[in-house]
Amino acid sequence: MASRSDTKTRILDAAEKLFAERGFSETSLRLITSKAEVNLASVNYHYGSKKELIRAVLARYLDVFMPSAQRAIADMPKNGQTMDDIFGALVQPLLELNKLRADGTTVFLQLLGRGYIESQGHLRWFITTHYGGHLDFFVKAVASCVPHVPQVDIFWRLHFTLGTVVFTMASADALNEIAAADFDEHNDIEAVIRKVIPYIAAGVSVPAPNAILE
Amino acid sequence: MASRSDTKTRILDAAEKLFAERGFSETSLRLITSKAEVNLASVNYHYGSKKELIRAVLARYLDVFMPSAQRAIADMPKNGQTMDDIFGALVQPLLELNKLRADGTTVFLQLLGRGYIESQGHLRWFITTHYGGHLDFFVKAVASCVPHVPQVDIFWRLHFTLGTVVFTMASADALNEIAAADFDEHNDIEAVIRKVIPYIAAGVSVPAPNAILE
DNA sequence: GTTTAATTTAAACGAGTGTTTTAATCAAAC
DNA sequence: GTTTGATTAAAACACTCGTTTAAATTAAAC
Repeated sequence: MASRSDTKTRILDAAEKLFAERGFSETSLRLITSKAEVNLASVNYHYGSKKELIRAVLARYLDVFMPSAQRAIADMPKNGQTMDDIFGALVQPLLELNKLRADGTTVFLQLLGRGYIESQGHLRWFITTHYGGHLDFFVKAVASCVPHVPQVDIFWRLHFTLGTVVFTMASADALNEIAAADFDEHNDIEAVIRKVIPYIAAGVSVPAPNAILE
Repeated sequence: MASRSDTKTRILDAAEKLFAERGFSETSLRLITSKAEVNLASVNYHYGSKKELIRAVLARYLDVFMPSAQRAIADMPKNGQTMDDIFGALVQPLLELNKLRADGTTVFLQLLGRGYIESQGHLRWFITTHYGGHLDFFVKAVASCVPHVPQVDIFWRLHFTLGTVVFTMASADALNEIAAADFDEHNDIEAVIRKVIPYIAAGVSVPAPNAILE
């Protein structure tokens, strides 16, 4: 099999890079196959369709990240954890994606952002049905950390948080350029992650107005 | 001029709705003109190109919202304002967009989100150059409210906030359905806005880790 | 009422898309 | 060495896209 390095993974490697920086619909199969130096038809041969290629690209990261993230949460000490600690526990699993592939962390978060914003709902469905167990585990950890916040508010705030992360990562490159130009602050992906944690931790754990005068 | 109601605004009305719910690149001129019941070529006749149509759609909202929002901030009492107050001052200008057009608030926020995420940078440039004055005014109001947060962190956190709002509004319908089914909580757009304010206010004003040990 | 300009229309253009087809090529099994 | 099945290759297919053209129509000016 396989002439040089596997055609199938050459496609995945080229696709994830282009998807992350240009979005899914803005990236043509011809651009992917030319970057990967493979034939155009090989995408449909190996993956069936562009939509399934997109899922394969995301799954390759989620299959690594989701169990790793759940383990990190589960291994936390059971008492006295703050929201900063919970979100902070996700940093290591995220950064370890860099060992998987170059710029793995950035690519993964950008892909996640693109996935949630583009592709009206069908990727959201893919993620929640394939990784729902891991997500539930995370939500329970958050809920037990902020018992003063009603369940329904936790629901809303975690979606606020998803929006924060996803939007930031999708435009991380542009924002980093501005930060470098206007504030002479040169951030890598880890610096941005560490900046966002206090923000989302404070938002999730702030007392809910309705809960106070219950 | 104008056979029935102005063709130019018929295009704008149809375009903003479709752009908001499907994104810019996913919305074809043929879909817009068929919904608007005008001829395909009239878009290029009246607006020159699709790109300029997108800008016109956004400008129609921004020209109303930006001055209105600035006035709301300027009219605030000068002392003792919290971050909740500042963001709260934007609620009225946002909701008044509903008088402009049906679902104006939601459409505007969704368009803003699409604009920042899609169209790599050229719409971000359009907004900052045309409405930079209003944005600066708002940033200064925020900065003077949280003097303990460094400027660069305010920059980042306001973009986090943009992501929170924009992402939430883009999926507000789906989230409201889930909230109604899982928690029996039936929200309209204003209720969601009032839920998000404590979240983003807490995130923006939380002490920055670096600033503490400066 | 004729002229003039603005607008609308239908049709085509040229480029780009994902996908399919058919033949060529390759590696291994017998 | 031949056969077999998997992979690669080049080409075409059937669209869709934004844009342009040129004629038809409409509205306003004189």
